[in-house]
Amino acid sequence: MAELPKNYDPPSVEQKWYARWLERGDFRADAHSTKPPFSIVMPPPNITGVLTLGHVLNNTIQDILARRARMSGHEVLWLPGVDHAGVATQTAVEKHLWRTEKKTRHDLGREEFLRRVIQWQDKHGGIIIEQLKRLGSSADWSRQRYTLDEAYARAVQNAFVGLYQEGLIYRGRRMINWDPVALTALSDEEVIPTPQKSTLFYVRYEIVEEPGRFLEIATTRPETIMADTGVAVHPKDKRYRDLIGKHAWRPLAREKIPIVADEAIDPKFGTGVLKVTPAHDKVDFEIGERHKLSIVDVLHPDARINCPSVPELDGLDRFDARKKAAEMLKESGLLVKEEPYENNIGFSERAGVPIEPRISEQWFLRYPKTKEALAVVREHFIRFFPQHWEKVYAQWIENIRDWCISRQIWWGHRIPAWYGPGGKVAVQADSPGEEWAQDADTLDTWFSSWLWAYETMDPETRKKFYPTSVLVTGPDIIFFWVARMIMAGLQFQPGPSARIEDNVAFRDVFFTGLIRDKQGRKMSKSLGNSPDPLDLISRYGADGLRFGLMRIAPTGQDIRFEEKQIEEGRNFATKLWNAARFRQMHGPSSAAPKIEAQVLSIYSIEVLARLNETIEQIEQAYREYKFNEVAQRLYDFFWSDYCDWFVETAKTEIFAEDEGKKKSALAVMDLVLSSVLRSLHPLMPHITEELWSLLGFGENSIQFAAPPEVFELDANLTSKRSVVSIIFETVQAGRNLRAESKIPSNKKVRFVLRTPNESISGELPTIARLLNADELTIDPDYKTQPGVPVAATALGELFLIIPQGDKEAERERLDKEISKIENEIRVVNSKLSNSAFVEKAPVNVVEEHRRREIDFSERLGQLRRARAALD
RNA sequence: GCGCGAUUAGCUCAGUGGUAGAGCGCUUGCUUCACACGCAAGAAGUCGCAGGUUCGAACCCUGCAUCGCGCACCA
Repeated sequence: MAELPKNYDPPSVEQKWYARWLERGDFRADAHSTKPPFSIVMPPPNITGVLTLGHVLNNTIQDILARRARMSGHEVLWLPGVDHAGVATQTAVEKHLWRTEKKTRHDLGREEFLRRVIQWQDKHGGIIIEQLKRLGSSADWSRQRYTLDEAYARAVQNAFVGLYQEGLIYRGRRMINWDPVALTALSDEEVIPTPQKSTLFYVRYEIVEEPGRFLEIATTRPETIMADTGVAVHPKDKRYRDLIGKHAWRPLAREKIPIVADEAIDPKFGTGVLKVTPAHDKVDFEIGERHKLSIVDVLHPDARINCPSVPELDGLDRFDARKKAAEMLKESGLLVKEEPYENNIGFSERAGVPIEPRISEQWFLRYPKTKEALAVVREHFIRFFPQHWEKVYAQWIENIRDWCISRQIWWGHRIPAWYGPGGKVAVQADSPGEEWAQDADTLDTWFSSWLWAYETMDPETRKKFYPTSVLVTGPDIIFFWVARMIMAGLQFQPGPSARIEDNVAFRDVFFTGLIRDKQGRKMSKSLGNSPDPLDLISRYGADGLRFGLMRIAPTGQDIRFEEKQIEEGRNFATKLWNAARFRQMHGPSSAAPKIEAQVLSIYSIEVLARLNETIEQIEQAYREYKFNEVAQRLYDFFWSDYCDWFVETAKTEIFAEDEGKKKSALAVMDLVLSSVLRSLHPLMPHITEELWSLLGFGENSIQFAAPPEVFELDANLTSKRSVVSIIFETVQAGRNLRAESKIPSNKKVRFVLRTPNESISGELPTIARLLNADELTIDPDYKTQPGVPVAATALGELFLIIPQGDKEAERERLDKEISKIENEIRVVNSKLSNSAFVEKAPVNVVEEHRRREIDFSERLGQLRRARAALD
């Protein structure tokens, strides 16, 4: 066996093992397997995207779940894929086209443009998949899917046709969210309300029937005045009641418009009068419908003013027109005042510009199975982790409105609707004939992704693996994707039976946190605050990155990213490496170490007991998807309990002559290392596989090794644990004496333990080792010299023998110790003298306090005697 | 306006009725035969504020404040 190098070198090890895993087909899911199924569909990253920390977080968690399931004997399907990402991809290609050729997509035409997108996709697509492999992702790449795969595209069209036939999809002229840059309709979810500093303009509208009388109207959009087709007040507003039914002069593009009364008006806002612009505002549109107001559209699709009758404004951009309109009103004396005002404006998620409410002919989906979708979550057929997302989900579904699914972009699934001669419409996948023209629009990307949980599977696979076990995703797409997938499952029923539980898409949903930067800002390309995961992998190793991230990923909260934390992950990997190296230096390990209870040292019992606790704790944490706790428990156990304490104590036996004891200590090390490697494997797959192989823990890959089990310890053994904790406390007290007495850590010293109790004499060599003492003796009658540092411990008084103690320093130190312990005694006493506490608190709590009181009093006595000796 | 979450050591976060925890950072000592990506010791917190419940509250309840998120409004 070659000796391990001092530092773990991730790149070579990671690449070596990943290649082997792929070669052996370890990630392949067998639909015919008799093992119980475990399945996850990967949230498909955008085809032209690059790996972000969000992907790393997400996919690390999925990989952990997949690897854990594999170890526990499941047939695992982790199904990967990519999304064509309609608007995002098209925008990226359009930008590139403009930069390189100064051309728009219209210059190229639909066919040529789509050819360019595919070129782009072939060049940039798949990069992200390669990046996911660098992370160690154990997805079944042989089943990789794409939302534009032929079969998938066909399924999307069939879904559309089916919903149309059911009357759930319809085409209509409605108020929609219009993106004036991407030039397409958007769904409500793609609109981000954003607070804006704007101006409230107070404009005067003259009453037609009463010349000289004016209505004052507050508006933030004077550039749409030409589209006003009415003025509205609240029916109960006394100020204006007499004007209802009369008319006002529209101040720009002068025209008579009716004054109507509508409940939607808030009398307290502005002047209590609203200019009604049905073509450019959702609420106004509804008011207009109620009062049969006409609709005048004064905006071009790109949000320039379309109003030839007002040439000063015609053709201007909406924001320029706003200023200009205000100027014009001011000149004609109709602008009363302007005041600064903060309101919420809907911005396009993609283009980052304010959307325009606009009336337009679009395709809509009346969401199917909303009641059922609500019920499956409420009744926990699908469980959300953390649970509080249930409320957010419910709130959305309860207020759901029809989904605008058509997009005026070219990249995506073409809408399967055909327009034939004589205005005939046919909704079907294939063309009805030569004279029929297909709808020019494409479908919202999410209308294809919502089938992802099952249309990615062939019938055989679906039979074995659907419904999927768990979905891991960010809460930012709970509406976009999670909710819609739940509905799709219930609507299309791809499961083995019609029962709800067979069609729920997934049993659990785990929502990760969002990764933010140190300042708490969302990671974004434009801020440049998103570190490159590949760079992190190359510097800290994939395992270091994974472990570091898991340790700081709290459940249900956003994550503040600091590179330091990844560094800790790397450090932990090195620690693991070196602990294994230490074991390897003392002979070959055993895959099935023989542990004989009679030979176990008390430290072995302690570390095995702690291991058992840790195994149980991480099992529990996994059940609740608390990955940070899994990582933290393993970190604490391995670093502190195993390395700092057990290994250090075991050195006594390893370096001594007694072969039996030595063997026992090494066997315990093997057991712990083997368990820890298996526990860590889902989190750190590469290094654990490498060490598993180097230490010879198994012929086979650790990937399919059984999860660690607890090592049974009977009560007779575990009763020894209290001695261990007393010894460790004593060691810490002794080390503290050294440090306080300014003895360098590397200098050997002498300790004397004054106690009548000889029973721990067998442990003296180990305690001495931990204290870095060249001599530690028990002397029940030890006579101290004034100034010799002493610590009161549960084992007795521990003296640090230094030739000439500093009396003054020791006096000070003891005073500090005494007041500390007096304080603790006071706390305990106040509790014990409280009769209510003694009567009502649980017995074990009271007993614990009693024990503490006795122990503290004893130590106080020791300290006081030592103090008195100094005077 | 409604709802959700957060508020604990300088920083990032655990802890969810019984003596305040970790990592990083800081101070001190150490290249001691696995590991300086390390070892050892230490300093550091009236657990956002105010009430209440309880023998006992960081933890449960109520209110408030601040920050973040979602929904609604947004003339």
